[in-house]
Amino acid sequence: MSRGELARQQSTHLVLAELKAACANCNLRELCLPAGLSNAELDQLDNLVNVRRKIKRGDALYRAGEIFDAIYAVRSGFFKSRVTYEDGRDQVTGFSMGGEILGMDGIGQGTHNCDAIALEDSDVCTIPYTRLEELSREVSGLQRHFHKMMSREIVRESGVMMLLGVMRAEERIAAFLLNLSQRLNARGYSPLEFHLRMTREEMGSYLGLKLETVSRAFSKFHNDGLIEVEQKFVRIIDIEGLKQVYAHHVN
Amino acid sequence: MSRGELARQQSTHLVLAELKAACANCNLRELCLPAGLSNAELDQLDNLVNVRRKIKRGDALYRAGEIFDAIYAVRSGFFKSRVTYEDGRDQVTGFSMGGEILGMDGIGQGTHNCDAIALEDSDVCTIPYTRLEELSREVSGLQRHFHKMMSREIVRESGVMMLLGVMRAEERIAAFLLNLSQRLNARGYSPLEFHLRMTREEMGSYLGLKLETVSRAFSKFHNDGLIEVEQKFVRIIDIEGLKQVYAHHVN
DNA sequence: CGCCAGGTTGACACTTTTCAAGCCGCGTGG
DNA sequence: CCACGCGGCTTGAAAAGTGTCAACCTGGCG
Repeated sequence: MSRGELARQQSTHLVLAELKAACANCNLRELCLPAGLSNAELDQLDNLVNVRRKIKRGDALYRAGEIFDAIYAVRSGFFKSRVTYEDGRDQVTGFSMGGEILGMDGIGQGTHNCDAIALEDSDVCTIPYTRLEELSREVSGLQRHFHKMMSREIVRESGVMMLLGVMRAEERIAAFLLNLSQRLNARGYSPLEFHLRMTREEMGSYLGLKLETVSRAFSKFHNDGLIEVEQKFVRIIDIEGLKQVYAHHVN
Repeated sequence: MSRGELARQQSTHLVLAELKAACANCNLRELCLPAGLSNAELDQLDNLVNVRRKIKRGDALYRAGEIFDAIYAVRSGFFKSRVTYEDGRDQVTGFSMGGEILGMDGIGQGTHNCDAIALEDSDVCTIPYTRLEELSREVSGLQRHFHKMMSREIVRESGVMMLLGVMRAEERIAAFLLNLSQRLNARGYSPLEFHLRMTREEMGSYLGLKLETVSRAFSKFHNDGLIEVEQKFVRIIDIEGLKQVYAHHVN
């Protein structure tokens, strides 16, 4: 076998594997797939999610008002979700990273409720909703998993309501950094140093604060020896101290 | 036929109807049921939700941490949902009235995420989750409807995030009153006068405000000729004016 | 009848926003 | 290569909004 043939064969093998067992091989599978599926079920699943889509930084995966027909699993990259009010005011309602699901807000009314904007070049798996419905009638593990995903989104939003409703500025920002840290850790990245993908303004919008307030909190955390910040790069120096920031209200 | 026999027969008829077609006859059906179900499907549904439960004012339908095994449809009454943080701080995350669904937050982690507390004597239909799963595999209209319910809860919470994140006190309270008004209207009650079921403090908790701030806003709305308030009774005098309160920020 | 939770109102304190100025880093075009 | 522009960020000072504390009122219920 010549080197050319070998290379071609390996290449073919890779492509087949990618098409036939993408979900099974995906390193995010435990984040977005139910556990305990049979091989046959995995095959069906791969068939379901076989449409990939690349989204350039700044572009929208979908926009509010567009017809809803699919949900999306983030394969790589980073998104913000943004709701705009009638009067033009808007708010960032969430940030999504690899293994997380986007678009479930659209099922209820048949159109998307928010914009999903890529904050860096990103990659998603498209999951057509009607096929997901069909398949989850056959694969009960998938049905349950999908319900769990939606339920967790409800619980996540309750957490944000708590953030917005009862925490003060510095607590919100500490909670936000710790949440990011924990999610990055779950994906195999360092929980102690990372790049923020969003601007201060986007962070502020999510946290119900002005960008200046976010900036001031960062400066204060730096002065208190909790973090180092350089533009979008953050290093957590004293994670326990950061955790105490939002237990601090108990004087 | 004697009068006694007639009465007995009517009574029997009523009982049967209540057992066999409770959902079909429920005046809230268009609020919590999918449209276009066949009679056979309605029968299955009635079988599913045949457990009623009465909750006295102040009692919990469920509490955070309890095993999740069912969702609930409110038949009559009024509930608040409340999340408590590790450190003891809590927040009201929603209010539920007839035809609305409670408990979907529990699916994700298998335990309830919040307390559901009756603010008046209430009545719910219990919908065991595993049976709902089974049935929604057979009745695709039910499956889709259930997904819509969860999705709408996600969208509702996004709306609350907007409230908490970008609106100022008076806007939040105006939006809250208008939301209540609209939901009562959809249930056949007067949209212009109603009794608040919650205290100022509970309203404040939901809106991320202190009870004094809520009270002051009520007084201001009264002085501005927008509403009349007497304790928990509210009459909306100038609904357009109220709507302009939260468009007001556009100076 | 008296108690007490719930509500209102005032004065003041504190947090966050607003407005303004200036800095930094990066990409673009001359 | 450098100058320039610009978005993004930081910092300060003053203003606005909301919270805190305290006093008092009210109505319902035991």
